[in-house]
Amino acid sequence: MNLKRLARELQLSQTTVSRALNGYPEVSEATRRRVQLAAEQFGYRPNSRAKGLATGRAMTIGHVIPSSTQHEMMNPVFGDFVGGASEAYAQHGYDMMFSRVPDDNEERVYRDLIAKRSVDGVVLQGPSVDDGRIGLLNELGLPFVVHGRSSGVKEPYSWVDVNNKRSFQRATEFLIDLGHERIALINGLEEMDFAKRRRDGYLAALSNRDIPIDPELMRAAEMTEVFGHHQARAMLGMDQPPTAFLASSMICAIGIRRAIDEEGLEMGRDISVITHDDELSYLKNGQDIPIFTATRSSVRQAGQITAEMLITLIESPDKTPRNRLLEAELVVGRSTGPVKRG
Amino acid sequence: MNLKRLARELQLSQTTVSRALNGYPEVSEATRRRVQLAAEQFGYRPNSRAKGLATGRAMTIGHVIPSSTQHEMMNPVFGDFVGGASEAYAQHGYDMMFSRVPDDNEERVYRDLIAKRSVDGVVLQGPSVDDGRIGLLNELGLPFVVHGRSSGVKEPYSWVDVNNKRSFQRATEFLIDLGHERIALINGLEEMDFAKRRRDGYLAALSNRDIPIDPELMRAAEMTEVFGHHQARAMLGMDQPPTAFLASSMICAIGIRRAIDEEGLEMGRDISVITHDDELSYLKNGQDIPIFTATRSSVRQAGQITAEMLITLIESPDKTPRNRLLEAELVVGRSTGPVKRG
DNA sequence: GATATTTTTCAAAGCGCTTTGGATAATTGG
DNA sequence: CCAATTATCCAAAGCGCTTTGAAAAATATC
Repeated sequence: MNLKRLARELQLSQTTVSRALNGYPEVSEATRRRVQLAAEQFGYRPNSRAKGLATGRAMTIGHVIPSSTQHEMMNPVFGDFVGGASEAYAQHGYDMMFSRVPDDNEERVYRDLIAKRSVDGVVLQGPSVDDGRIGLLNELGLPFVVHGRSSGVKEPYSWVDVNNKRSFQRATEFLIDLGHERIALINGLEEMDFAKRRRDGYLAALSNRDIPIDPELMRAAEMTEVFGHHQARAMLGMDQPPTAFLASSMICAIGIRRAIDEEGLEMGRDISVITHDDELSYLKNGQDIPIFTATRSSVRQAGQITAEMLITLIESPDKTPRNRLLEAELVVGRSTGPVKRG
Repeated sequence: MNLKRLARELQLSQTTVSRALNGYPEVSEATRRRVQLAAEQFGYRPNSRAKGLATGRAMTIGHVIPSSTQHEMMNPVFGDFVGGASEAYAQHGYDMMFSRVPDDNEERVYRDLIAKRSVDGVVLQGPSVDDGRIGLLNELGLPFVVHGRSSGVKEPYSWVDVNNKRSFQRATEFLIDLGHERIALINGLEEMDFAKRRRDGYLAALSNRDIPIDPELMRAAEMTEVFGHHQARAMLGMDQPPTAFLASSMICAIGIRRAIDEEGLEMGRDISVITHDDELSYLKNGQDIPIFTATRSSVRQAGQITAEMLITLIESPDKTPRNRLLEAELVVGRSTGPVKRG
């Protein structure tokens, strides 16, 4: 069933039917109702491609997923982020499209996306430090919102981010308050912007409290369980092992915990651990009392906020960049305690 | 830049330019090259909506993500599955679109998807037992492939699935061979088809070996870390606690391990654990020797196979259903050992 | 060299929708 | 009651592409 047939069925012109369905005022309420009823009856839905062609709007938002390296770190949060975003899209009648970008020439993908007019805007995930994509997108004029920020990029752009620096600074200070001085940082890949900011927060706290910085205590890589385990294992074997760990993700923290267990130590008593908790649906941090003391910020909510911001951006006439800084809460669980001198 | 302009620029008709670009034989090699060069130069990409309108093909595949309950269980594997699928799509020039479906009326979403002609086919994820969506999609005539199967559905449909029953039967028998008789099953939601099949495999093994079935040892819910921990904790406190656990996901198994540790027991020595391992990128099961003995099957690969099957289905004239049963390997790690009598 | 055949190109219609610019019918005001 | 408004409705153009059916040019055939 298409417009033409529906119009013929109703003995009306396509114009009128189209207007009736799209809520234009130049059509009487009586006929509008008649049209709506018939549309419902015949199960008529406008062909989205035809509509897009005519209006110039795709009613589709693109998400760009980098391949290889980066997606390894995105995968665990991917589902939740997308879940949050899709909620917002559905509410506003947008579809959601994914493009996988080959690492070799991302630029082409964006240019194609624009030239093919298949999306009205894109969400950029997992920005690195000095991320070149931002400049490119600005230049191309395609509306976009970054989930995260990119240190070093000076031009304005829209973003939604957690205050990574502040939350890791607070977490570190919390550990220092408990007497810890040998604090290890198990971070994500250093080129990732969030990792840089977290390290900055960690370093700021140490400097503020005049605690010497030991590069040996800072490790960074893809945040897998195995990585967390491996690094913790190695550090716990040091001459002067850390008394506390700061982890960039729950997954890592789980690995760290495993290492602690294997050493016959007890988390929270012998060794303290704080992790960042993205509030992933399948990785709830305990039920009543959290297992891990954590800097907490819902990635699902971030997805929703990001999507909403992008829609606003697309639909607003002035495309001035917006941004939103989310504060992570520091929730105290059972994985932290005063330093054990021994 | 669009076709018309490009044609004018080349002093050719739109027809010729279109044909040259789409590889039709009725155009001389000389002009074809000329056209291709110009297209490259002007950065011309055909408008995908216009192309879709004209051809009737969307070059887009839909993935349908159920909201609320089910996605909780899908989230952890979502990223990897999508990553695998997107690889195949990219190779064949397809885009990937997500629709979130409200639980209340999924039917409408599918009807819309078809009526709006926005996708050429869909992937169905997380099928339940007796999943009504399969009948609906068959009826609607939209090509689709199910990731998983649906017990109870008699009509033919295309699917890609892991041999869940067999792999859990083998895992159970493996434990029995080690002398275990009190084997607990920590399963996913019972309405999920994969959970049913895994239970069937578990039960089959027990029956084959004449081991009594204790309903108390079978628990099912969303597969979170907390659930695994909670159930293991409870069971280890039983009069006759299980000596082995069979878990439906690594996430659960991690929770089980935590419970075992908390009881002061050692996994692999005091209590055995086997888990299903989806080979998620961020949850590698150890580096050299796996931590967990596991039934292993890559969900990323499943995504790729599913996508490829759907594309074949869409492009083939006869739409007869295809299917593919993947066997999971049983890899032995450090989490299993002979039963400890005592 | 004229006709038949093949190769190369093109004009125009059509995909299903929106939207502009008018036309027609109903309503109002004097 | 007629002109001026206003409320309804419509025909047709256009979005950017593919594709049909035909024409023009080049080549082959006798």
